[in-house]
Amino acid sequence: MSPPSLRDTVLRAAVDYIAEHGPDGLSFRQVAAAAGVSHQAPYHHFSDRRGIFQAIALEGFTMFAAALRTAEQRTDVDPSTALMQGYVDFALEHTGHFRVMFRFDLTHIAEDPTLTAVADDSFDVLVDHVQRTLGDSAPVDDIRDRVVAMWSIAHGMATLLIDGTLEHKVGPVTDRQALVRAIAAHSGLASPGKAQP
Amino acid sequence: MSPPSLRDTVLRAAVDYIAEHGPDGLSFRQVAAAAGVSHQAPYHHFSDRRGIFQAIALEGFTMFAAALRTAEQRTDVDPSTALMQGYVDFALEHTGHFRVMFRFDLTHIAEDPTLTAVADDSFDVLVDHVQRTLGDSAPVDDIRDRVVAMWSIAHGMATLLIDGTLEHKVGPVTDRQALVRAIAAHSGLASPGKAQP
DNA sequence: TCCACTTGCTTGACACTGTCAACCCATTTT
DNA sequence: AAAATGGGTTGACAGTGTCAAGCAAGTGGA
Repeated sequence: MSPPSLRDTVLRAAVDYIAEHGPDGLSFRQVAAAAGVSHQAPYHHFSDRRGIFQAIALEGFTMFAAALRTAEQRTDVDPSTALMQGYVDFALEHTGHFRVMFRFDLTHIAEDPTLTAVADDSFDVLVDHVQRTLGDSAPVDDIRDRVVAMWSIAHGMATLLIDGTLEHKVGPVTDRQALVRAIAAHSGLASPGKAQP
Repeated sequence: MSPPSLRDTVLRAAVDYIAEHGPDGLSFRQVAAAAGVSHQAPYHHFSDRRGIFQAIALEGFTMFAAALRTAEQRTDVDPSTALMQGYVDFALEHTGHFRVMFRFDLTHIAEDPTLTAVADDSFDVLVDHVQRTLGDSAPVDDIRDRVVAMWSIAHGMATLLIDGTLEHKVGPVTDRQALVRAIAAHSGLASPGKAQP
């Protein structure tokens, strides 16, 4: 079993740092020092400081798509709720990745087609789900609206929870799953025609 | 009429910069240079680099609360929709402020009670609205859920729109108002009992 | 009138950052 | 054996935030 490569060491350290302190204070030289290596060594594995974020986003979106697909398969809640729960859970469980994934100013996603591809893949999980939920005959506008609604609510909750804003305002959230379920039910976004327990 | 103070000059320049490039690249020294003043001059008006963000957030939340209250008064749509439209509109029209307001890592909001106060004030607009919508006898959990739902959806749409993420995925948004209205209607968050035109 | 004090700004220095450049040394390829 | 490559090194550079000291103009009180 080979020792972790410097690339991995740096990546893990960066993700951990970001989860705790956010991406902005992350210092190339600091992660190098933390890995016990010269300040230029990481340049052999990342083109840039941005290269680190790029790699984290790539890893993040890959896990994200998988997490969403898994969540959708659950049977204890309706699939739409499960999907939104999966979205929010991922954000809270992989905060280090999530914080980077949607910060396009950090990643310059436009210049990296493979990153665009995995990001699109995540998005497709949602679109496919809505298409299946509403049926093939549904007008495209309805599909778009439901996609945007589900996405906005999941993304909004995720960001508000990560920053602690939501808890600061409405008090501690003891049962995240239940909260998402309630919001989904309340906003009429739970999959129609499938009763909840 | 007195010439704009250095404080104002710096603040305007910073807001404009942030609206276009985001808060992270903002350089204390650069805004000083842009104002034609030495690199230390702004320190007389802001304690820190963070002090600039703090001031922007304060200004932002003040305008935000006012904008939300105004939006709620509109009569051409139901108040809940109007409120969410107001939220999203503010984010798009005052991007420079909005980008800072919810970046608590930039502002260290906890240490500034007046900032906390104006932020709370904005939030109260939403809570009061929901309380009025659901009536005094509504269970607190229902109120909380509706608040979180409306807030998440508005905040999610705002952030996704600002970053261009949403348009990148679902195509250009020609009529923002209509989109928000559709999402509100679709997610069952339009104020009950008030027909839309 | 003189003097202490504040306000708004300046210059100078410091440690730290990202990045360019050159070099070094194993290992692999030819 | 020679050349190329992968993974690391040290050194330098401009740009950053911030501390420290100083300087000029205006203010209030004696």
